[in-house]
Amino acid sequence: MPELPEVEVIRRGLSPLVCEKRFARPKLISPGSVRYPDPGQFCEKLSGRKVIALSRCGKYLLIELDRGFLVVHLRMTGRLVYLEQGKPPAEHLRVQMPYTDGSLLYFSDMRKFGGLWLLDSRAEFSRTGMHRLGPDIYEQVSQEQFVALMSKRPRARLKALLLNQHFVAGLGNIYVDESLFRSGLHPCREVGSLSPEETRVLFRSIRDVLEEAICYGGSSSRDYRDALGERGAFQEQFSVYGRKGHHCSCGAVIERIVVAGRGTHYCPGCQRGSIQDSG
DNA sequence: GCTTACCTGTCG
DNA sequence: CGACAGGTAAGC
Repeated sequence: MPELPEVEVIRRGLSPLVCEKRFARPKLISPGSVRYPDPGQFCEKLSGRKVIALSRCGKYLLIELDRGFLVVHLRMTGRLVYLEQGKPPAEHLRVQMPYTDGSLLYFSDMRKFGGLWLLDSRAEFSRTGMHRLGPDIYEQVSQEQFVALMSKRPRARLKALLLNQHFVAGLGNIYVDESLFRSGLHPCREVGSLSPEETRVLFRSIRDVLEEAICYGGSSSRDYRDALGERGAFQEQFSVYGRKGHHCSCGAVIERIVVAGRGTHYCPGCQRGSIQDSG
């Protein structure tokens, strides 16, 4: 589910609600959702820790504690929800993390792909795979750096490379499709076939799409909810994602193909230039 | 590269 | 019933 904008919206919403609070003893409803350390140590170590700050790296949310970090990845259907009082919905509830003041942070996840890690230090990020993450596309890459990074991977296909979190971190299926539409680039283009100007336009499109999506509170085409359980609204702004068979403003009909193993939506009128198109 | 696997649900 | 779903690692 969540890509960079959704995690950022959760971070911004949650930050003022939980900073300075202290965790009480958590309750693991599905112990498998805790990836590290083992369930006993997780509960023991999180108990009594105070929240210092929330940050984000790509699609990871980092909750900095007075000792260590609680790291969250929502994968497809994970949710991190804050409740001032009351009980969380029972369905798909995986981990309850109460604060000492009676409020509650909980992790729910229908498909159980998401997870939590409790790390002693930044040096432990190898536990999450985060140490191999590329730079955050929203915070850590300039236009010129992006052009330089792209020039090193001329043989890659555009969509596959942008989805690769080791290349740049934060983009997922929705925002890659929307960014490629805005830049007029076919998802199957070889990176090396882009002019420097096309690459700069792509970078601008990615930044604009992410910025707008954050302003709209993220995309809730299906499961996504923010930390207060609210839906985002950016799905109403989609140009191509999930719009197979609809007409683009250019008059052409949006197509769905499979690229890099993912459903890929594009406008054959606006997005030209792939090898496949040239015939 | 591509496919499979991890899970559970929705939609046609 | 099969296809598909916002992600990612692992195995040819």
